Amino acid sequence: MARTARALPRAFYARDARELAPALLNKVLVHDDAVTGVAVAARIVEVEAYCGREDSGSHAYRGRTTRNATMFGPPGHLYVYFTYGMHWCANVVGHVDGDATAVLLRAGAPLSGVDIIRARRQRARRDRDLCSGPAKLCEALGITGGLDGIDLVRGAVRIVDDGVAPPARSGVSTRIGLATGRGDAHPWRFFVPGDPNVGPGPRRVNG
DNA sequence: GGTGTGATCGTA
DNA sequence: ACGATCACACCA
Repeated sequence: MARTARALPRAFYARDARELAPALLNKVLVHDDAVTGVAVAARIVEVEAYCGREDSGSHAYRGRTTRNATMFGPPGHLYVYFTYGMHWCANVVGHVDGDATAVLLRAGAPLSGVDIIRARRQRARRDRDLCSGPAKLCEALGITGGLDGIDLVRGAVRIVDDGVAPPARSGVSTRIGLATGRGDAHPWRFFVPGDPNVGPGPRRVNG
């Protein structure tokens, strides 16, 4: 990774999730793995905004629970949850303490520690599927529930800016995997247009 | 490219 | 009962 890479400051996260989400595109998610001692990293290429109590698609819609407590905390921390009985997914907590807005990290482009990523994602037949979904990204980077609540500004999992700007024009679509009427109509999915690591769903701005 | 289905279990 | 999912089978 470039020597100029620096962790995003707390203030970066303290804004509306619909603004934070596209700003996270092309930033780098890093996990300093304690076991291997290797920094495993992926460039963020697909995200979704979840808007707290106003958003029927959000885990925070019905208020604070044991599972979603991290979302109700301060910005710049990682909300990790377990779903479908087998998968972990990770979100960046945004806006101010208590608003419970968050950005789901949906896909990434493998950047470093790729040999470790391949070992963890042996079911991926093509490289473009190593991190092309929220649970795949977590599996690739070794992110599990033990990391729920970790501080992204200075923790073992962090998000850094290595100088690559977000796309001048982000791809936008409705969010993936929501039941009809559960916030599925909101255009709050953002992606790097044309990137092969973007998961199922629109990958280009024009069809 | 697309659709359909089983896996597997914590949460509400 | 239902998921902010994945991988595989199958069809096109």
